Amino acid sequence: MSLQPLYLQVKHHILDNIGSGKWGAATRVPSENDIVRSFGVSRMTANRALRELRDEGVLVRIAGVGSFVAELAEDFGVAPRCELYCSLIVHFENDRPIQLEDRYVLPKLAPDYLNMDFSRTTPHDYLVKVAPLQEAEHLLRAEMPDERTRKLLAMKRDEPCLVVIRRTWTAGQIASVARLYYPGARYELSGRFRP
Amino acid sequence: MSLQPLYLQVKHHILDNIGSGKWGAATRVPSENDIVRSFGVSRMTANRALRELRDEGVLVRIAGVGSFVAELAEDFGVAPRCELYCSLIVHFENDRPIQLEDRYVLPKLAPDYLNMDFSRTTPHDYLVKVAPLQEAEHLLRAEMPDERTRKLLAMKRDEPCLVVIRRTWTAGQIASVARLYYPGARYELSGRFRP
DNA sequence: GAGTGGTCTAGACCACAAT
DNA sequence: TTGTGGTCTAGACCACTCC
Repeated sequence: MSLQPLYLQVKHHILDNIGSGKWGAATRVPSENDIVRSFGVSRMTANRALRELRDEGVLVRIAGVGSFVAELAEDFGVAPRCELYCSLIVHFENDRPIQLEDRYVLPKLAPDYLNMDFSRTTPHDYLVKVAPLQEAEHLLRAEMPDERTRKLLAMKRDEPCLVVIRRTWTAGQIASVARLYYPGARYELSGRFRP
Repeated sequence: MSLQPLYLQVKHHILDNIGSGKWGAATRVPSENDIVRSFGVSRMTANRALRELRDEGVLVRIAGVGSFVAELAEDFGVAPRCELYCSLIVHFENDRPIQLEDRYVLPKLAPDYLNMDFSRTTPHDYLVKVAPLQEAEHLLRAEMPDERTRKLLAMKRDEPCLVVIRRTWTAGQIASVARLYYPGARYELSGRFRP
């Protein structure tokens, strides 16, 4: 007999296909009605499975279109089909690139973002000014940079990046997502005691 | 008419009561049947509202008992009614307290935890040994310490703490949650460039 | 018009807690 | 025995997209 609830069986079936690589990013997954037919469950059960996977950032669902394996959504957690402003800035210190800032901003909260001169004001300073910061989350990772990032930061091959993913919330919603890439060999984040 | 879906109206009603302080931690919230009666919705709709609040860590629900405003669950994200091992350790450096480690561990993954001598091995070292680390999440906060923490760390009044909340995953589930308190004036986490 | 997801209902059965 | 949450069904209506 079925040990697990039906909606979990459906979820696991989809997660298995994603985990094995069979369904890559942006792959279309079966619709609710497909699942009703293939699993013999009710549509509410199929809906719950797909809805929870969407809430967990695994799927992006578009009414009238279908459900798809998430890509952007996975890291950024923003709404599907949401229009975003984007900036890509390399910060220098004495002619050496020290940071690549890849930033996405919710237009509603910073409508002038695309007209700003970011050689004078940093995106961060501008955002703090126009959007009252409610919450910020920081995530640290070590990653191998892609080619573009590697070149922009003048890094050697096989050199890892320190990545800070910074998400800020304003008025209960994500206002901006920034990925800050630091050359691993030129930057470190450390804990230190003051004597 | 109603601009928002019914399940969202129910969620907001509960969140408003929690946000206003009217329903504090551990307060019992209306049952599904209560909501069916008071809102005039179906039980599935009431269930969805309460279930999503549970999934978001706002409520703890116990079958046969009721739904309650979460307390522990909020920060720690562990299962309700789950038995945990707990350790509270003050780390010293030259007779000065430099860290308070408040750690919760899933018994299943570290059954010998309570018998360990943590003056010889740190909990972290022990856990890494017995539970293969799958994922770790770090969260940084500045907090005013409570009285206990303040005294254990020999801090002045009005001195803030740097708090690291560290959660580790093993085999897909949370293995341990640690809150590491550092005296704000004696510790800093800093970004630094290597020239 | 056909298919999609989003929501909702009015029932149902179950395991479980409290009494 | 009663009430709780956990799950599930077979319908339904809606807004939306694509053709």
